[in-house]
Amino acid sequence: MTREVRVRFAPSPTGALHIGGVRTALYNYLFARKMGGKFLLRIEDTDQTRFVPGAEDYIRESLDWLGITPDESPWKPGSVAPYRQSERKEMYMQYALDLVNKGHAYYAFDTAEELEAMRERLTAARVVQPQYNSITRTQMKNSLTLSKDEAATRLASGDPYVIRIKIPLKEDVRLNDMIRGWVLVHSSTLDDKVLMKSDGMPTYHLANIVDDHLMGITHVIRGEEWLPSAPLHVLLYKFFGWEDTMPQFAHLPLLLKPDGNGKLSKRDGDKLGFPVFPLNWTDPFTQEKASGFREQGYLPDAFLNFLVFLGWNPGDEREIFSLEELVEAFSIERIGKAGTKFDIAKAKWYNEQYIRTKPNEELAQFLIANAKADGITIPQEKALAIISLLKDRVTFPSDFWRDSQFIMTAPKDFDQEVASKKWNADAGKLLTAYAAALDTFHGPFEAGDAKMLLEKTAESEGIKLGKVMQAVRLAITGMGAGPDLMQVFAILGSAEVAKRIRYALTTLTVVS
RNA sequence: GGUCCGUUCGUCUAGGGGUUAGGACGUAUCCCUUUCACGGAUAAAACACGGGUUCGAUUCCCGUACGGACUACCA
Repeated sequence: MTREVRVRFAPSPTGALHIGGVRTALYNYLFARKMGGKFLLRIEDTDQTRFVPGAEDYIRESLDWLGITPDESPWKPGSVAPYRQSERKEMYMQYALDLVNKGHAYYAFDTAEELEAMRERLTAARVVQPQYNSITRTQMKNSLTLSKDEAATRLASGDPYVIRIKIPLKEDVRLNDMIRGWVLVHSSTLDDKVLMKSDGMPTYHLANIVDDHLMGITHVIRGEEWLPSAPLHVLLYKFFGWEDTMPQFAHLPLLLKPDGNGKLSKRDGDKLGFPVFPLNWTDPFTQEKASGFREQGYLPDAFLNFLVFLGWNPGDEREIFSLEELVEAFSIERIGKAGTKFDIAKAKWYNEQYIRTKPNEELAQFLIANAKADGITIPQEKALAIISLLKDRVTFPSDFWRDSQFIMTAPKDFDQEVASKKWNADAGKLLTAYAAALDTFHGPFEAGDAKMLLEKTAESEGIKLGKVMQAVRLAITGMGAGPDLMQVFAILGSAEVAKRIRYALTTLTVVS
């Protein structure tokens, strides 16, 4: 019988969710949708010392922003609640004890100092892997080396202890990763990882196996950094007797820094010139700020489209995908193996592509809001005209306001380089006549009207328009480059254009 | 150091025993345009190296190099 596909994204609330995590969530979401299954979110907060206030809200807001909302989560519990490991605390111990009873785990009473001493001793003896394992555990203080009575006494008297897995001495552990194929590891290279910490909380290793089992998880899609501990997890499923329902693993390639090498990390933040977080984040302890893609002006669908291609491709030459299309096209088989360098230029390109396909009405909201923040009200109609004027030229929605400043404010100064090259007596003559013509113009001033009138003026003045167009642009905008001038005229209105011309005529001098 | 994972244009990648090794971003040039962009076109640009296997290897195998992850009572 085939089970319903259930996948989970399991971040720990230790700060802002970084984009690698977002991509993991995205792949989980896509897979769940594609398979008609469920996407759950589980908060892995078993390390109370690393808890960061606000981190959980941040995760939620990030996923909501991108539209990859979990079907089940702490704030939308399903039948396997709770979804925070801290709230599941009570259930882990019985599973750890089950393992102890089966002889697959044991109590260990070693102090931090003793563990440190052990590592130093082994390092001094040039042991290649100084770790708590099947060899070294025989020299430590645990329920395998202590007498039954002493172990019992220690437990009864409340001595601090942890529960460690008892890794078998010689055993091949294998797993069939959906992305990497068979991975074989010998148990002798594994160590006796702590399962239950002395504070009564489980470690990630125990908690994730117990929870995945209890939550009916069928596929574990996570970052490659988990691959080394995957054999441990396989062993745990075996020891629990849950092999039949063990999820399939898929270890995703890492997101790398765009320059040199190494995994893209939270610390890289704005140092590399782009965000590594979906949303802005202020560390509640240090007040350190990090910028997010949302606030930088990336559209959620564009960002998603960019992100999904970091490690996956559809196998054909399509580049633009809506979330629905991604669901349709997605498959784990098409996820690559190699680490992926992060390229912000492509992210910008995606943003441009998406802006161009957005309705003007939607984009106008950005312009209006940005202007309002500067205390300026732009009427809807004018906003729409500006959007269509600039739509093909911007990368971010905030560019609309930035790039329309020359419309909002008449130029005081003129680009000197353009002025010296393009300003001439003919331009002055034409503009003088054009301003006069504009004065007598009545009715709505469309781009076509502006053009026709300008052409007529040029003709009667005997001037070739092509020769002076740059000068005209300079006079009205102060710049030598920009969007369609006649449309700019239409937005400005005939009176404003005439006014700007007259100012330019008194300011710009003819150099012959 | 050890274990594991990886390696096609600068970047994201397609492909896969015989291909002019394809696409996208970026770069350059041209066209369009009364400018700049957009758009269109073109160009430069890659199979890490060495051995096998094979008639033939970028593709399969083994090494080497390089890169990465992991190596906590963190996840």
